[in-house]
Amino acid sequence: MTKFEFERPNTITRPELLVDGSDFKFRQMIYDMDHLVHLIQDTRRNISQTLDLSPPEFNALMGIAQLQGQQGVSVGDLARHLHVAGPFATQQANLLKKRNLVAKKHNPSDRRSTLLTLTEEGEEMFRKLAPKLQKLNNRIFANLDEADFHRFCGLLQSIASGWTQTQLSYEAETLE
Amino acid sequence: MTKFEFERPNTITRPELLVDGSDFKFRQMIYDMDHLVHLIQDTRRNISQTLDLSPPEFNALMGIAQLQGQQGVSVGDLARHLHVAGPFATQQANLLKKRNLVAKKHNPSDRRSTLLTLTEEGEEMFRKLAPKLQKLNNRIFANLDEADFHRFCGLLQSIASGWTQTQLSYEAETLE
DNA sequence: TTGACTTAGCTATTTTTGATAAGTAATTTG
DNA sequence: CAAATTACTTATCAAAAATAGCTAAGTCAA
Repeated sequence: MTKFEFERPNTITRPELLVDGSDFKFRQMIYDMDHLVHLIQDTRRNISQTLDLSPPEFNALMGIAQLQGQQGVSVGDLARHLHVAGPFATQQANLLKKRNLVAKKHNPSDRRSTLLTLTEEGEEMFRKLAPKLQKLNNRIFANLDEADFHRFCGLLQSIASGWTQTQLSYEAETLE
Repeated sequence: MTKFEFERPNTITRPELLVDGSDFKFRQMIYDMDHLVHLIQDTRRNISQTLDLSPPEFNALMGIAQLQGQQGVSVGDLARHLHVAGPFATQQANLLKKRNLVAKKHNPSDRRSTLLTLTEEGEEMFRKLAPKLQKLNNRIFANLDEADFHRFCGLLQSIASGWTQTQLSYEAETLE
């Protein structure tokens, strides 16, 4: 009475994504995406540390720098950009305000909303950080040429859009 | 005395990755990678819920299914695969053991190490899950043809390898 | 214009994820 | 054999982020 090895079923069946009928390369891709996530997080943690910020504070700072235009960015928009819940964005913004890196002001055209902008000090921090960021990013993406870059951007968006459609149809099914 | 808008410095300077001298598309790429991470996490949370598992439990289950061969996978190898600390892998494995989805046995050739395998019940769960997983993955990656798939895998690895080299040189610099 | 509803954000609390510290047992090496 | 290393575990702790419930402000229809 021998016990046979578990034959793990494939996790995808589209023939385009199978190699010799196996999902091995597909699993490796999922694993590599996971790996990349951790590289991103480690890198952000390193940079955050040099600025004496927590990773979520750093993320918020970058988000505000990216999204503030002339007027600033609302807490809700920042939260959506960072993919976090509203109150968490509030909290991080308050921490950055305590550090004088970010200012809050009321939106004159809607007094419910608060607009976030970098202070002079916050801008200065960003400017001082920029050269290090450039050096780091130049190295990290040194293997990517122009064609790779545009291909990768396109593929990312293609996957994301496939995913979003799936989420929608998946949710629809649970209502059946 | 007018205050001018903050001119955010670019975060990368390699000309191959700039479009009209701006890092806009590069920032979008970083954002899209982030977005994808959250799609992965949301999807895993959804699947986990249908199995009445927490996301880390589900990750561990998938990892064990992937890595157990004839003998099983050690706790340490699982931890490295999942990019988590050893004790956390221990904990998740124990939770799965309590649920009778995973069995532990001593490694006959090294009694310090514990080998994890799916139980019959764990295998059965995987087999029942597989068709749903296939359907989901087929949909998510529906936009990817064979060439896209292989390109994407290659680009992922290319970026990861650039990243790893950078981490190494970065760490080396802090010792200067 | 007032009452019902919605939206934005905040405070307080809780959950979840994951790491660290410290220890035991087994193994390898000088 | 003693010292160092490895694999894992238990117990503890910290960080990240979500939820619940609240207030203030805005919108809109009767």
